[in-house]
Amino acid sequence: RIELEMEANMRARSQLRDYVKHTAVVNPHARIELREPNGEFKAERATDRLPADTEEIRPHPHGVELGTLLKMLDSTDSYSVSGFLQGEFTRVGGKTATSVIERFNDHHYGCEMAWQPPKTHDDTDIEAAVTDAVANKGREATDVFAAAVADRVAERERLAHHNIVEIVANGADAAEVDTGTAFGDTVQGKAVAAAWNAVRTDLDADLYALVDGATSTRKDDVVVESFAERLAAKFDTEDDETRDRLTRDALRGYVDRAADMTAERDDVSFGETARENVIGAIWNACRTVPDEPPKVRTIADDRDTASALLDAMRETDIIAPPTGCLSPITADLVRSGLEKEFDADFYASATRDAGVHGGDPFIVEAGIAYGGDLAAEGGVELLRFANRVPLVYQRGACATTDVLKGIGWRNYGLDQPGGSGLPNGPAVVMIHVASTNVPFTSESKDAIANVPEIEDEIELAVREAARELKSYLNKRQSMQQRREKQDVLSTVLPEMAEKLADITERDQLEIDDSLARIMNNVLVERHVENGTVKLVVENHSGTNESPDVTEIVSAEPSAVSDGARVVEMDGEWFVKWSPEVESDDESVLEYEIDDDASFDLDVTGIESEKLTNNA
DNA sequence: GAGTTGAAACATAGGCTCCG
DNA sequence: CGGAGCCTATGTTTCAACTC
Repeated sequence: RIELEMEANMRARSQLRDYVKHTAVVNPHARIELREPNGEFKAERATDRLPADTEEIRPHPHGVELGTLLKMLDSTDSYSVSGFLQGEFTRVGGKTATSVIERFNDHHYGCEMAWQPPKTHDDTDIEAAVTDAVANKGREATDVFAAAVADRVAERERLAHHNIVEIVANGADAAEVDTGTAFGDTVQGKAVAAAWNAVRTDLDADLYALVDGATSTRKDDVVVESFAERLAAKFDTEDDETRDRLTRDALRGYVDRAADMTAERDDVSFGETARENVIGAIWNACRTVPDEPPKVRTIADDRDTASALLDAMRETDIIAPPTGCLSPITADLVRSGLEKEFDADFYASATRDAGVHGGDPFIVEAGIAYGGDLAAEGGVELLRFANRVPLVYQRGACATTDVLKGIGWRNYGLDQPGGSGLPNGPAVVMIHVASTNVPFTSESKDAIANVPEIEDEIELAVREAARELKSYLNKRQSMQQRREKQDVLSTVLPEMAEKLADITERDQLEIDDSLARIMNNVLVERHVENGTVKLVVENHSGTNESPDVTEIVSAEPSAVSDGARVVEMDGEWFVKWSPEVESDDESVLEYEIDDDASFDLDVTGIESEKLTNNA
């Protein structure tokens, strides 16, 4: 029990009442009472069950911001980035952590450009280059080593610097096993440099192939060639230390420069799309460096590195966060919440499955109440909620309003002037967005921001509820028509029957029977004979019907026909059948009883418009 | 759009390596 | 040198593909 005392200028009293009332709608488990100086408002519980407990979850990598990340980096116990990611975030395991770190390396260290090794028949020979670089290791051992390196290089499609380092180390191991000669760090370093230079001999051709594949065929061959040369020049001017390692931004710089020069010298435009395509192609050829990421402590002290890590987390695909952390009202309770606060003829509700926006899971629920005491004039009333709290102000700026305006309500049987905008009619539409982080348009938390994922879910939820409304409205309309037809027939038929009896000079016909047949109704008739009561259920409709027929009699019935249940209450006997009657068929229900007993028939399970009760 | 199904990845628990 | 975090095995959840 929570009690609050408030003091206020009560000019906006009706809004306060609305607020409390709306709160009651989305909190059907709570009993809410508002006492004002004059008058009070009460909302009783609709359920005894508390909302399901929520589970606490760690943040999702897509949902954090730089400030939060820095704080987390500062306070974590882990020292490796991998451990930090796996320990502090939800939905991050070994695999995801690895791919985040790879992305991070791309940002932080840059990628290493991988070149196509020269083909064996080309002039440059890896084996010869490596052999030259090695000294004092003996003829045989050097040959084995160089051959091993050359073989492994030939196997690869493209090679980055770290690939060569790896290959040379493997070759050295193999050569040591075969010949017993050790190839130490110094020798390996020289061999790597030699092999690297050999691989990098023909950058022009390599880049030409990439650029040509990435640009449209409309580009002149000569232009592409000169562009590739200029790009290769950028790679060539670097000193050996960089190992063609570059970030995407640096690559963009290269491409921009080469493109600008091409545009200037050759007078050929090299547009944004072409540049992006070239960057994409070259970036694809690049290899992520295998370097260890920095320790968590160093990242925590360095805003730029942390930002790179954040970018990497954003770029990596990570599966959606668990949804156990949300507490939806559930469709049933949305309905009962509406039922207790609004007096309407019809209620519909829908709860969507959880969705995700930017790392925060969310659930959208919608409810519609229609008819009854709701005001028929003017637009529908829209109730907006975020995490069970009503949103009062800035209705027009809210995503929910936008979505509602975008729906063609005429499809769902509501009046919508002009075919768009808020619909008119005696209806209340309720939308609830539950999320770990509801995106509001502003600090004041008045309106939900236009996040596409959330808007989509809102629309689907509202449409789901509106479909129910539509089928209800359609049914109501057809029942209305049926009633009118029946009214007309029941005035015309007796007169016709009378006239007919006059002309044919026969007894007057049973018009109820005919009426039922004309209206395709289900007809229930009673025949009493010598203490035997027969209830005849005739189905004139086109579908199978299964009405519940309950006969209330004042004496104990006997010889009750099959399928009946007899219950005695306060001296009255309730005999209930649930017969299945096929189309154009009839079913006879029988029992025996004293002659002087009275009986009363009640038929349910069929709309009253489709039933002719002639008992 | 809903439902189903198989697969892959994450979560969790318990021993071992490595940082400070 | 000590203790805490990292690494490996089993169960569960989510995702993607597919069909209606």
